[in-house]
Amino acid sequence: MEQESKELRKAGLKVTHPRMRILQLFEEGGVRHLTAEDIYRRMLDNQEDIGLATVYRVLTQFEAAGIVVKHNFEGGQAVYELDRGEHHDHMIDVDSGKVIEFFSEEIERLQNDIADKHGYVIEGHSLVLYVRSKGGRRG
Amino acid sequence: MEQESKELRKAGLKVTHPRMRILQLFEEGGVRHLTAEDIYRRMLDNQEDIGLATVYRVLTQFEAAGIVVKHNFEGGQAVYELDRGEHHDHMIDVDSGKVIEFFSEEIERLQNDIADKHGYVIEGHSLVLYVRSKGGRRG
DNA sequence: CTTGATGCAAATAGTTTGCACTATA
DNA sequence: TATAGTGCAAACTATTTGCATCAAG
Repeated sequence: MEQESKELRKAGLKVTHPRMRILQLFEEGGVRHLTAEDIYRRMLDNQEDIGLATVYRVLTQFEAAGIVVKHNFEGGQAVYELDRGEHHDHMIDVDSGKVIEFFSEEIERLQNDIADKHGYVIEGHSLVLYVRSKGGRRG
Repeated sequence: MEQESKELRKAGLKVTHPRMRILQLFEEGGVRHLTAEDIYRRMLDNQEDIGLATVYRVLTQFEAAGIVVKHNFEGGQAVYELDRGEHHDHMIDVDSGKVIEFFSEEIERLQNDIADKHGYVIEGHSLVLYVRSKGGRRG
């Protein structure tokens, strides 16, 4: 509560009900990767009267403020997660939809080398592995 | 012409005017990465009476047939390119929109290692570097 | 000639925006 | 209490689909 309002103020955002609720949802640690719809539904379930448009607006502001990171995985909806500072990439289990995070210093280095070799500097990157469990496809 | 109709038939697709025109556009080698809109506009410019819905349908069929690969880069529109068999990843110049292709065996290997270590097998992956020219941002 | 393919318009999905109203600083 | 924030509905963008018509085999 204290923590969250401080974070919002630090980002230059008024401490409003929707912003607090959404930030808390991310910080309470349950699920890490949420779509706007996910958040909207959870707000509804919690009797919070927050509109979907507000969810989108808040997420956009959070992203701009570096509170949250947006990912455009396959499947239409954008996915948001708290920005914990430590960059990582994602693996998505195509059967269950589960999102696994990983980080490879070597891959990061290789990416930089490649960009450099072409005369570029990396501004951002997106690496997503769509995977399937070795055990067996269904469950 | 011969080449294209053979390719369509091989994919089990009737050799129709829209399909031929779109396939030819990809094979004539000018631009490699095209959105549905890009294709639709070029058809209009060439006095071809092909609807946007048809462009989408043909692209979907081409993708299913492995004639074309679809990429979901940032920026809304999906981008399609001819499937030349040789897998590669992409670098996008954020200033000019230019798409540069690259391939790194090492990155591919590392990706497989990582997936493997987590008990998964890679079904597909997407790696895009958003880059900026070292020379200077504008031009 | 038969059925898959097409063009058009309407439908959809995800997200954004205009506007009158509400709540924070 | 002034202004940024909100909810709602309408707008928008990218893509898909229904349907009557057309054309490839």
